[in-house]
Amino acid sequence: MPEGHSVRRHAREHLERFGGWPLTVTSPQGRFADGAALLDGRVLKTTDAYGKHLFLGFAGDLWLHVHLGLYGTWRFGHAPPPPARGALRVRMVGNGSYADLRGATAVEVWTATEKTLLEARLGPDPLRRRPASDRAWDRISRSRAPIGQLLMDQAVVAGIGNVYRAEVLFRARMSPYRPGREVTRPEWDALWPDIVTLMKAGVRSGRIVTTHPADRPRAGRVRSEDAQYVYRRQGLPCRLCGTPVATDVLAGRNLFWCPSCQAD
DNA sequence: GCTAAATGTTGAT
DNA sequence: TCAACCTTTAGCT
Repeated sequence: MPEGHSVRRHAREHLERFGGWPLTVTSPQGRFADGAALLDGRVLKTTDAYGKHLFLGFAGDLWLHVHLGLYGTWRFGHAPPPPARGALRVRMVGNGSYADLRGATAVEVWTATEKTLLEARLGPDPLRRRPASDRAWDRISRSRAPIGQLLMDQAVVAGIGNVYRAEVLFRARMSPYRPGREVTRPEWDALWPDIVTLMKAGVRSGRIVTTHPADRPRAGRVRSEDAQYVYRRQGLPCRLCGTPVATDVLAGRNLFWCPSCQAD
């Protein structure tokens, strides 16, 4: 769920359902009681997404900052909401809709200044209007760290997660172990637009589909098991060359790649 | 119906 | 390096 494309969808959905309306904000679980009291009754003015961070802008220059982490989920529906149960961190109700937030890593009320500070320490977000991709290139081209680690670093590129990391490198036929400084400028000039294209497609469809139609075993609607080249396909034959997909742990996360197509 | 693993990050050790 | 967060889903029975 929560790579950058999902967060962008969440921002849009909040704006569509709640934009311009006062919201009832509660924390049935209690862990966000103070923040909920601060926001309760305020009008949602705008929403924003930066990398994997979601911002809901309320009247009075208060921003609800949410990072879902690994487990966090939003659930939307028509009001009235069902009875609250379990660890329901935040419930917002207004304009005939509700939104429930569970399991998030970060939920806090921020000022515009705090929001700006966070954005300053994130790398360019491929989904924003004019991402400064050269800032990412500067970091990558000067680093000895493997490209598979750099792409996951939110200070290098904001919004890429484990699925896009694996898939983007496969599509570039680039080894995840290649040091950043050994990535050439032409390679980067092809890699970045591919990241943008794939993530924008993810925003549109709500899922991560990276395979070309010709590389899928069947035509028609894309099945989940056909949607990716290497992510979680360890041991299965590479869709292009048949070599078993390899797995390892890099940057603390499971990595998947084809040792033949992505030899170096 | 159960179990294991997961798209992520922070903070303690 | 590891635990915590504590939901959802895939895969198996």
